[in-house]
Amino acid sequence: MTRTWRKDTAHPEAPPRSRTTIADIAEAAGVSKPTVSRVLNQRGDVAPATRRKVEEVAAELGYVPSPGARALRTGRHGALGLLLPPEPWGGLVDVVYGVSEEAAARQMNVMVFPLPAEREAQRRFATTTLPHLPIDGLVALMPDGMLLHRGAIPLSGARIVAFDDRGIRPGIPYVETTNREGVRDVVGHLVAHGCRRIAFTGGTAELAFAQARYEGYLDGLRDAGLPYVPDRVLRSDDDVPSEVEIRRLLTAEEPDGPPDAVVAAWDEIATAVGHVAYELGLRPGRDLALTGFDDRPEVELMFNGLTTVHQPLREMGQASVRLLLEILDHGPGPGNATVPTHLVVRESCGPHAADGTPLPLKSPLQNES
Amino acid sequence: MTRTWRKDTAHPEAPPRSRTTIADIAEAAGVSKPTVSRVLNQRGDVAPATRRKVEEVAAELGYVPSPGARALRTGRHGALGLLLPPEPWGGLVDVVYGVSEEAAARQMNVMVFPLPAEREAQRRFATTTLPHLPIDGLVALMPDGMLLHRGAIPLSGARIVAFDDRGIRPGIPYVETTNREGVRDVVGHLVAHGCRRIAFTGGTAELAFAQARYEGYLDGLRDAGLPYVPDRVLRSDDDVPSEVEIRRLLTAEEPDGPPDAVVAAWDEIATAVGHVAYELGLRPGRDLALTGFDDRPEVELMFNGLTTVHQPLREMGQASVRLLLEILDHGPGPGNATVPTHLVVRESCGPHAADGTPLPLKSPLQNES
DNA sequence: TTGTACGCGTTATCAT
DNA sequence: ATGATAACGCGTACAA
Repeated sequence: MTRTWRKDTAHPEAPPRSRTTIADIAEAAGVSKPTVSRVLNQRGDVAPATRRKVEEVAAELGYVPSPGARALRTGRHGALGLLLPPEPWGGLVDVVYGVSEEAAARQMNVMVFPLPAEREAQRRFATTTLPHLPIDGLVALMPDGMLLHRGAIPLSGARIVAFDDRGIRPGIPYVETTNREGVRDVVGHLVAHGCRRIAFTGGTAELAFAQARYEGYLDGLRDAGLPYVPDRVLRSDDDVPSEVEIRRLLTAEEPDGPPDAVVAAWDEIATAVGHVAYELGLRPGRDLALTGFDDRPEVELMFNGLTTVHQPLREMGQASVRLLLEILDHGPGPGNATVPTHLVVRESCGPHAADGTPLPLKSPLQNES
Repeated sequence: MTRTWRKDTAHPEAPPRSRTTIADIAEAAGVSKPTVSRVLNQRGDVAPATRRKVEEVAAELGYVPSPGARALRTGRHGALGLLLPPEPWGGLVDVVYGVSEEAAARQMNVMVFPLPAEREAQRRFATTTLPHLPIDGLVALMPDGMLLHRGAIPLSGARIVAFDDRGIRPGIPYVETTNREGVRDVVGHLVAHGCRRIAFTGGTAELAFAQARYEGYLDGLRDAGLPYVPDRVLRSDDDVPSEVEIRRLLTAEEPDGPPDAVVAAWDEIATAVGHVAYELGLRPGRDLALTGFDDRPEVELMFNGLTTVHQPLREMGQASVRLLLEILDHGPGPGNATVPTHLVVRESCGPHAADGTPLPLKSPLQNES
């Protein structure tokens, strides 16, 4: 009877129940604290009978371990951080779910941190807040402009993995996807549909992923031996090009007629293009092939389905956690992980035969040359 | 020199840097540990000179507090949990950001937990996982079917706030929005546009929020003295009604012609309706008024802008945190919070005069009776 | 296989 | 205003 009666620190009206500790279990089971600890941590060197007895008593007393005490003792918090970009975006949910699920499967919790929008606040977060966080590692979705090196988390010992980064930040392991190859594939599919005047729109070289997708477009043209036509490329600083710009792209006659296909760098842009196409009397999938990138569920409803490239955000989230834990457990290695995109063929790229073979579109505006 | 040299528990190649503690600071500053603690915790009863000295030394030594030790001692983790529904949904990002921001402003961290899809796993989560979590409270977005009472988190002492719940779970404080009033308002706006044959679609009575929106539709009809016409209501079990169902709704002639407006219970449904409308040659905002609910940014691009009801998910997230902390600090009160929706007028409900006055649509299919 | 003894870093209590 | 001391709950040497 070494334990004194502790008063409840919660609100007065709450019953004065004090926490069950391993000491309580030890006393009730007639063993010592370390033995209880060994049982609870699934360690082998315990007699089966003792084990059963302890587990029984623990369940009976409703024992709940104290995360704080464990963290203090072990130095690990059993938690990961997830750094989110300042601007919310629907796809982030998938990242959050992927990271959380993989973490949960490995008995880890996930803390989320939306980054402030202002640069100074970002710096403060990285230098002041980050090191104090009760996390063992960090999965970071950073704006391309933000630099963060390992040393930025000096004393917490936290390790870091960058999400969707292509080696922009030297020394930081990252998880990426096949932005470039994904667009290359989609161009190939359009070519199989008989498209020859394939346009591209979206993003600028500032955005690393947009640049990669643009290069995939160039790859695709090259694969098919198609010429590069500047008027068929619309790259804009805005998230989504203006209606006027899109209209100009869709009606650019040089050199051999208007585009018979438009590859958008992400689904929202494809949505906008589809809208303008409707205005022009062009129905995506019938008169014009149209593709997106990301495979956002929100746009699935349009055009009887938008053909797009699935970006595996959820799987990338999972991969980030695996990579991070690998680093935490075995130290930093050559690291990095690539999760492949895949083509999702729906209706907006044109008709298909019963066996899935792409068929040509029947564009009323098409000038066969 | 009471401190012994502690070896680094990290990887061998890491430099053997040991953590700076308040004991180190105390020694270097020539004061005692409690004094350092007082300074670091901004408590008043410290001499200015001492304070400056301690702060100086702490900065110099790069002191970082140990969250585990603090949690052990205080019994508070400085973290909140955010329970997410099994199915990801774009709007959840706003909730996550709202909760995180408000929490960060109050020096709290946020842990996210997507709920498993299977009922048994949900039960296990509530009974087994939840009590062990290093959190002080929980904001819960639960499927309507899931029950969770205060006692479900017995030993962690965590308190709980339900998100977007309308008192379904007795005893649990909640944050809600004005689903019903929001739709009532939008119907009123359509009436101002001259619409008289207003249809409604989306959801069933199973979904509490969908039911509330349906009732708002009925309120709106009643306000305007318009009759309830069963053929103008399409409520479906699916997330989004089928194209066939929507087509039937849009072409229902009884008793006085097809609908001149469609109120969708959420934006995705409005998107689908808009798509079918286009197929029928009806352009939203010109030939047919169309409204949504939620104000998802993804659909903003369509129809030159979808008139909709903004659901303040971010603000609701913030309110949840405020309510939860209120409960943590001062005990449970009469609680609950309501964050109002507001109407977002764009183009899909019809034209407006320069001063914003709603103008009537010119529907070619309209039979004035 | 099990028990003894101690320390992790912090804050609360009390005394000065 | 400050210091000595103890305690939070757990894990881990080391001894038995």
